Amino acid sequence: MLPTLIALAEPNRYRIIELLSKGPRTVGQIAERLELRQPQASKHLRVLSDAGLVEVHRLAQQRIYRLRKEPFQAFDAWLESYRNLKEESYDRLEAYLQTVQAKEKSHASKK
Amino acid sequence: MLPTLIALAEPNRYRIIELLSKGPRTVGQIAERLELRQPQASKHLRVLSDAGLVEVHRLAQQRIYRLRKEPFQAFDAWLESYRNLKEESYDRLEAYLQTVQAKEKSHASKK
DNA sequence: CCTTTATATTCCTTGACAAGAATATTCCTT
DNA sequence: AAGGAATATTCTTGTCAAGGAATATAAAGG
Repeated sequence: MLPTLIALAEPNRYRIIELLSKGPRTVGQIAERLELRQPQASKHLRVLSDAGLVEVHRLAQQRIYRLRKEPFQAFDAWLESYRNLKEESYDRLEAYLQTVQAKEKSHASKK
Repeated sequence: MLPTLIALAEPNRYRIIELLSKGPRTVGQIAERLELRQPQASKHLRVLSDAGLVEVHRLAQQRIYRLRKEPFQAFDAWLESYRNLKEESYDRLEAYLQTVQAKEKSHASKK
């Protein structure tokens, strides 16, 4: 998940992903639409590709980029852990925190 | 969405979020569990707080941090745009790309 | 082949930001 | 009030990555 997040957490790459969500595009189209210089577009696309967020297809001299589904599915799965965040009131937390503390101690793993 | 991504896209902050998904923790607990120095823990927590990912509650000298739900709900909503990625076969893309190209031209906005 | 079109890569510079160390702040206890 | 515990802030330094400019590679057409 982290690698995906890191790849996404850059304004221009984020914009590229948004654009590609509307459908595949060539490098030239991406650069033009987002007003990026071609080399920067290519470089960002490489990062996205390395992170597995997009895939390429060659068509003559053009390279068609499009989103891959898997990373977004993984994202969705990752969100599961955050869908049931409890909103316990804070006055009960003191005791809870002590419990946590105790567990940590007993686990007492690393140095 | 970008600010959230940026806040998350750092290894230690990501770990903090994972830890907090199990329940609220004090700064000390977080630092100990993740083997971070206290100041770095505080600094990361500030970034997460500024991004709206966590909220704080004071209990004596302690600060209890916990996840906020909203950012994750927003995340979920954002994913909607990526849940129905079409897997059109590439041989039909050429024509499609030209269509896109044409639209861009007609929109012909900036400079 | 040579030229043009489309894209990728390399090198360089600069800015942002994370860690470390030291210090400040806050609040409890006695 | 003083000391100690928990957390926050400041300052400095080193690293990394994004952008710019130039160049390289790939493919098509004449």
